[in-house]
Amino acid sequence: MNEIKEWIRVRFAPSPTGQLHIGGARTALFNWLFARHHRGKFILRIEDTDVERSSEHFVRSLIKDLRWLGLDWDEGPDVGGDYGPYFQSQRGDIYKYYALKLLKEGKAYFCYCTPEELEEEKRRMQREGKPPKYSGRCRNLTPRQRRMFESEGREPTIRFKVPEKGITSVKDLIRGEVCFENRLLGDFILLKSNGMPTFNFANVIDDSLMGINYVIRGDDHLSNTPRQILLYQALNFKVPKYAHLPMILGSDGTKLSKRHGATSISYYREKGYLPWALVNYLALLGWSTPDSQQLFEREELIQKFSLERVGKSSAIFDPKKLEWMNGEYIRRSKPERLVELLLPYLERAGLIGRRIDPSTREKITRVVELEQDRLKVLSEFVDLADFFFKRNFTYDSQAVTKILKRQYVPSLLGEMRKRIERMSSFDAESLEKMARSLSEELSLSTSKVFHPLRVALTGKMKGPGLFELAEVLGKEETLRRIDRTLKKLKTEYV
RNA sequence: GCCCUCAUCGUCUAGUGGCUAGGACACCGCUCUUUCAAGGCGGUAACGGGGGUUCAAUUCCCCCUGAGGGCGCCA
Repeated sequence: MNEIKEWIRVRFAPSPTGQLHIGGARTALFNWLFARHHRGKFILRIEDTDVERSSEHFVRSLIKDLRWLGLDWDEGPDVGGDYGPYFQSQRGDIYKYYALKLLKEGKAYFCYCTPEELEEEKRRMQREGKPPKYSGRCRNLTPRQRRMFESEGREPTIRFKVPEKGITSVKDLIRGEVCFENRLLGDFILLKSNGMPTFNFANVIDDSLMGINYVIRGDDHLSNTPRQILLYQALNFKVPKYAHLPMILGSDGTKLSKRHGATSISYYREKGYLPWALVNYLALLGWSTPDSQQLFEREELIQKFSLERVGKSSAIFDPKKLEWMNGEYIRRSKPERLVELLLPYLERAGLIGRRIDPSTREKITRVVELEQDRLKVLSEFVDLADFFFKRNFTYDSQAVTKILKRQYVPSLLGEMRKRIERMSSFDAESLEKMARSLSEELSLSTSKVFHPLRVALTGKMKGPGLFELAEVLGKEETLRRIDRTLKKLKTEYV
């Protein structure tokens, strides 16, 4: 009745040791969708406790990629919030406080083992066919032993005492109840010898203190979960609800990695994928609607998303389907919008200048209208449409041998040139009329007439509507290109 | 080695104790067309194996197999 509604708070907690990749983006997306669906809060937290590998550069790159995808957060490093700081590297005192607390309560202890000793111990256990977990030999050191180790200059870690008996069960929203035997877990480290917290510890402290009540993350964290639950219990914190998402795999069925080619989000941005196409595709990796709907508007996806409909089995990332979806969104885009997105590609290819005048913009828009159906990825536009912008485009060699080198072509192009010159209005319709009547007069099939003109104007055998593209080129340029082709035929291909 | 998870077309998936097992990508035809796309129409293609339970299992249970993940002073 008077139950206070608990607001849903979820987070995405990447470590800045690399670029945002497909898997991370999918995790971020599901958290974001869940938060937006329930009108809860989506929090970004940077887990930069690995001093060796973390870098500020990756923090910026992560933020940039998430923003680009349109996944906005309510609290985080750049936007602030009431539960900060949102960098783990700035929360050192908090972790120390709780580690000490556990120490005082006898739930944790100093461990003086060196990495080398631990490595050796692990190898031995594996040789003996035992589970490679920490033996717990520092669990019950006498004060004298402690002093001895310290006088040797050993920097201790703090380990958590895992109960030797009992079972810890994870009630997962996607997988149901999953049980783990505590005795197989082994005492794990809370604070490294350099004073930094480990993932399991910092994660639990921060999630608790930040009020995270749903933990949505990759399947690869499922086996960490019992350790974390044990920590929540030792600290008297409320255990959050868990949802472990199925993994995304590469085409060979192994964990998605660099080996599978492009995995970073920035790659897809640069290649010319639309952010929403990527989001829409990622949403379908592990989640579906009862009718297997494929395309979603933003609000529609938020409204329809639910954890109940997340599947259990891992999914293979299929670049082909992503490409199809991108083409789908490109076709649905307004040409004017596409022009904005395409300008940087044209500029980089040296096809247009840094600043363009209204008439150039108008021309580009018309070109986009003609090429839109063929575009799957923005970067392809350059190859598809460069001839519109290049006066001296090259002729496709196939096109030359198959089309241009035919006997009748020079006289045909000559005749066309004459007729085009005489035309009072130069538009697609009249051009087509002219070309069709010419084919009739000469008793040549339309393709025998159209193809040479296409190659003369574009250098290619395929492309958008011939007459439409000629109209965009304009009368003067069309004539010039015919002349250029004629000249080429005379000088080079005799 | 030990622990955990998963299993429907090539891929993403829907689905049910009885269905012609549905959709999407990819692929292959046909169609439209000057070409390439896009579009329209159609097609090939799946319940991993073995035991149960049941009148009936792709669906429920067990085993096997296969695949993935974890077993760090990485996250």
